[in-house]
Amino acid sequence: MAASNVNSPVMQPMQKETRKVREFRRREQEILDAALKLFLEQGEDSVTVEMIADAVGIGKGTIYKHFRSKAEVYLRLMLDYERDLNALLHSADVDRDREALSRAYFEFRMRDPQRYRLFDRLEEKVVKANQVPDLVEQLHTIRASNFDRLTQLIKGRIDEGKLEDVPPYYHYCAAWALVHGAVALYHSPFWSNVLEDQDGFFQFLMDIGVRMGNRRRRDGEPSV
Amino acid sequence: MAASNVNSPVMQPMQKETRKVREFRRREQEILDAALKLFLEQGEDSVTVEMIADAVGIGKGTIYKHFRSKAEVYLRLMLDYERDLNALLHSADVDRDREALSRAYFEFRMRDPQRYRLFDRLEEKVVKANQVPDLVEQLHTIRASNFDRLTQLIKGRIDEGKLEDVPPYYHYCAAWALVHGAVALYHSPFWSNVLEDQDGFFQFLMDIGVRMGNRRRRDGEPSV
Amino acid sequence: MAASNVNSPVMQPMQKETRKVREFRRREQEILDAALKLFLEQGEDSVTVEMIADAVGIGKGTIYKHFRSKAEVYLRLMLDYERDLNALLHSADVDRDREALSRAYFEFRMRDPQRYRLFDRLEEKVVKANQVPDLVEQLHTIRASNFDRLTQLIKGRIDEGKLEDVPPYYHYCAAWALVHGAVALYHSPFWSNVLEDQDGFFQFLMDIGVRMGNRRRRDGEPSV
Amino acid sequence: MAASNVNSPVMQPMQKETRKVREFRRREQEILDAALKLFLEQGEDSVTVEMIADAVGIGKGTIYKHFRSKAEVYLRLMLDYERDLNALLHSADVDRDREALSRAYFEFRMRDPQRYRLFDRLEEKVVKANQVPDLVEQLHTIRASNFDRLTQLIKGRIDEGKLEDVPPYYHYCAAWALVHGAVALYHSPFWSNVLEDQDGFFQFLMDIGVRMGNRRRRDGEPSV
DNA sequence: TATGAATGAGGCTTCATTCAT
DNA sequence: AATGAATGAAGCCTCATTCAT
Repeated sequence: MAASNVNSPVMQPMQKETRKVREFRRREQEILDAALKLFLEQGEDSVTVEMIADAVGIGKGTIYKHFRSKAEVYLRLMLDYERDLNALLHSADVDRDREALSRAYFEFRMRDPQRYRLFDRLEEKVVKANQVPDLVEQLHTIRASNFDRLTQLIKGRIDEGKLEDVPPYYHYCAAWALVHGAVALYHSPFWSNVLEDQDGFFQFLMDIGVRMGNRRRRDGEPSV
Repeated sequence: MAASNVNSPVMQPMQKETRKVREFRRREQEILDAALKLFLEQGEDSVTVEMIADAVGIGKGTIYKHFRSKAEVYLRLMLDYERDLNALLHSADVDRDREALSRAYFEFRMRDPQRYRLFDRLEEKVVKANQVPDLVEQLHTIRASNFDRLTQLIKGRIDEGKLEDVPPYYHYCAAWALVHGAVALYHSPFWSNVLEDQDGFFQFLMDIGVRMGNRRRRDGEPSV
Repeated sequence: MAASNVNSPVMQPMQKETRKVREFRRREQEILDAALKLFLEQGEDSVTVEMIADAVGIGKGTIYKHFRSKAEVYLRLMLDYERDLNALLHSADVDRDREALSRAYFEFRMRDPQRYRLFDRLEEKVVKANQVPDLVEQLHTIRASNFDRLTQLIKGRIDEGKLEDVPPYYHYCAAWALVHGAVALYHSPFWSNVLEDQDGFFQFLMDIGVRMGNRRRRDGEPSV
Repeated sequence: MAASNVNSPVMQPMQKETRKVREFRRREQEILDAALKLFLEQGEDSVTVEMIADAVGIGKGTIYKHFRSKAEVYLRLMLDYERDLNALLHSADVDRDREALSRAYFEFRMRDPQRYRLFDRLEEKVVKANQVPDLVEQLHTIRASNFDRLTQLIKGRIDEGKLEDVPPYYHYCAAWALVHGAVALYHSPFWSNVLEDQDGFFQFLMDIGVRMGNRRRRDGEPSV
């Protein structure tokens, strides 16, 4: 009986509903993708809601069926980013794959530098104007979770004697700072001109990133 | 008696002119100061030209006697900053006071982190919209001069064997990146919550900054 | 029954769309009409976009859904005029109704003299400021087409021996000049006072207009 | 005694005053010249009072020592023009040099076509806004005087049998209209392109102007 | 649900005119 | 008399958001 109902007229509405919901979600993603693309290309201030709608091929009003305001679009983009990071950090056993996880984190963070810069700007704007406070809180919750996970990670490496024994967030924040700065550097219209040998430089920077929190060898202690 | 003529009625026009010019300049500075203050407090987008005028206690139109557009106000703030840095870097003999200069530079750069972040944002905005290109060029010229000076500085320290022998701008850019990231960190509404022990952390970061480009000791070589 | 489906619910969306579009166009015309009226009454410089909106009973922003700028409103008015003339000139067979067409042209051109003067002023303003160059080009294209048509007309009358055998545009331009001048005269606050007997004068002028390009009779040749 | 006073200290102020007045007048003329030049080149709306002051090399405020408003500058330019015409028309004995005077008038009117167009525009603007009504009245007074003079002139030619016997202002206004139209034609960005053979055309037009009010020859009457 | 026309607050900028020096 | 800094009304235009269909 259950099986026969699958295609029965009675079920159709529900099926349709489901399909509709799926459609709806897909559209939402399209909006977010288009918005991100446009924000990155032209700066969020010169991108109007209408431009986003046009890029997706829908009406302006439809966007407001998905998001309460433009600021909510901002926040949804940031949330998705932070959630992806969250998924990544919880995708492996922190005790086993400490090394791999560390590397994966850096990779994630450094992929698409401009995007991170954008989010940084957006956050400041949104927080300053006190918009969509509920989503801001959500964002910070996820970020706190990610932070905890990274703290675990670092604690482990300290216990192994790999990292200097300071509060774990020291290491994390220092790494964050270096990465963030590197991203800004990479993107700055002035500095990118200065950096003739980009690959060499980023290698150098990566090197620093790896070493920077290491426990300092005492004299006579062999290097690794 | 001749000297007393300086204040004679005949000289007055010249004096007046000078006073007027002085007044004018002072007002310009007042505008810049008020603008910077407001930009930092509320974000440049929510600060209107009228708000700046009100803060100074002048009419809206007066601002346009000093600056051609709001974007020009942005750039003048950035130029002043870069010029101050320029003055600093050329205030000492680079061969004698290498150490002091290095320290002074870092201090300058880390003083008032929010300001630097603001400028960073402003530059992106202005460059993207291709506004006031003449002043943008000026800005880059001064920055290039500063860059050269710092390159000299670093070269000296490499020659002394203090820093690793890579292209000087590697060191500079790495330092820039770290500082920039630290500034962003300090300012981020989320991270500043996480950093319970700010002083300790920044000490740690400074430490990294100082060590990060150091020539690596070979095994057996005593630490300094 | 199939035909009755035209009004079935299924078709409604299409119908609605059409009605919306119709409404939109009507509103556009309302804006243009109101703008023209106000421009003529008060001079284009003292008419603000807001005044036009108020006259139509709509919001300021709505006007910018129809026209990109105030200058575009100017040009749309001029284009409509030139297009009307175009329609007129192509409404009849130039070889058959040469006489009627000639007269129709003059009538069209002299109807509402102030309007023409306004357009003349607007064109100078818009061209000088190099605004909406695409529409300016369109305007000139239509005008060129009208010009060609009139050239044909005149050529015919020269061939008939009715008009003096000079390049056709001589006749056209001379007529244009006379009409234009008459319009200016009619409108000038000073001259309109001087002209006590307006009807008599315009009769006289029309007479000149009709005769002015005529082939000159040689001595002994009978008048028509 | 009178002679010795000429250079006496007592007289000096008066002399100086006189020179000052002369200077003052010269400056006024400079302002008017510069204003006219700029109005013609850029259109009166894009010319600011400051631009005029800069062109003369004086301060903006000084212009307001000479003219009560920008509109007054407009009117002074127009008055000067009309006064020059007045001087011309009264420079000769109307009964003797009727022919020469006629020609001189046309020449004057057609010299610098753009200027006339400018004045035409300015008059409409000023009258519509009801600015400086005293000067507007003056302008109309002078124009009326000129009109009377021309009426005399035409009357004479009618009496000679040279012109058709209609109210004299018919002839005058018709001539005015033709000239005005020719001027507009000459200046229009579109028409000036159309007129390949400008000299030929203006010859043709002049011809019309000369003939247009002529008494029509009756059949058999020899042409002149 | 999707649409897009309509809105209107509010931003930036201009410029004729004033007035203290 | 000459100046030019200061003014502020007023214009044009943008765009996030609403809402009737």
